[in-house]
Amino acid sequence: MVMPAVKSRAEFAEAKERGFYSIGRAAELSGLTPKMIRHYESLELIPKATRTAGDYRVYTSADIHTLRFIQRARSFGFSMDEIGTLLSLWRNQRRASEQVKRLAQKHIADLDSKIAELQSMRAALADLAEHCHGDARPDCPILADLAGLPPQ
Amino acid sequence: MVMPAVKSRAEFAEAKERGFYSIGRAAELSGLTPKMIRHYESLELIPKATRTAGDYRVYTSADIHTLRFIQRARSFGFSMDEIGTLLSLWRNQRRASEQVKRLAQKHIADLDSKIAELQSMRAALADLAEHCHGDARPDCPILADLAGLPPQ
DNA sequence: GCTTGACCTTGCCACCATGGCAAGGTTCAT
DNA sequence: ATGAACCTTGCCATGGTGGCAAGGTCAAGC
Repeated sequence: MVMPAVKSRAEFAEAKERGFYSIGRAAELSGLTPKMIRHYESLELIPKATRTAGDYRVYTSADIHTLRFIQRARSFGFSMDEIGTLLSLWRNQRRASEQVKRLAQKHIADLDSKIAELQSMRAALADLAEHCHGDARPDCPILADLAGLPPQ
Repeated sequence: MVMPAVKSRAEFAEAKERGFYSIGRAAELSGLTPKMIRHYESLELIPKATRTAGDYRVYTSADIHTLRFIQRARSFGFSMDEIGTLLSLWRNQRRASEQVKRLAQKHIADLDSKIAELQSMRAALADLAEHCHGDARPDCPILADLAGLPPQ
């Protein structure tokens, strides 16, 4: 859905009245930054924005909607790649919810393994820290462990 | 402790006998890769390695020990910066264990907030996925949520 | 002593998602 | 017409790692 290029000099004021937005405004409305929006465009996550005669990007409320979708997907920790897939599923009326669910479950599994990894680091370190005097003396089970000495 | 530069042609064989190691061997023994070891040297985490006449890096068993320390600290998720501090504490006989403990506890807190963040992503996504049919139909609460529609 | 293959050297680019800065152009209200 | 606020592109940086390329060195076998 390519917008007709806006040509008049008062294009932006006019555009605003009609519900068009600058990249800064689109950023505010979507919870992203202008930088991210340009980046997503370069990744072809979103179509190239229409431009004013002065080469400013122009966004519609439909675009804002897409940007919010991306912002929300990022907040779930999906990668750009996964978000690309999610966007195409979203746009595809004939998608099977199974595909979405599978992608989500794969991501949940990824999150789970990251969580488990961090938790095991946390547990091991907390265990060492618990036995550290934490005073003026130099002996420290944390350093001892890092140095490869047997515990105790 | 600068090693005298080894000059003879049979330097490496000789070095090996005396307990000196090439970067590849040091990598194997420490659980790192040659690339990482060079990187750590460039970060000044470890002192510049002695070189053979042919410019090969040479490591002693003390160096291997340090490299293992780094490898282990990485496995706890410490950043390079933090590892720099840990190394200097390790080397400092007059350190206070309090400093080590404080660093560890700060890192535990960092891990905790990352864990919490991932868990909240996980919980929200799992909640949506649970209500997704996951069949051939297109309706999907996951996409609906990303699209900003009210739940249900 | 020469060849060979394994290893080493440096240097650059890529990842991932983002931020920062610079130099310049546009918009729009005053 | 001026000026503030915004936009443009482009490059570099982050952090920690991997990959590749072009070249040099090592050690062993002949």
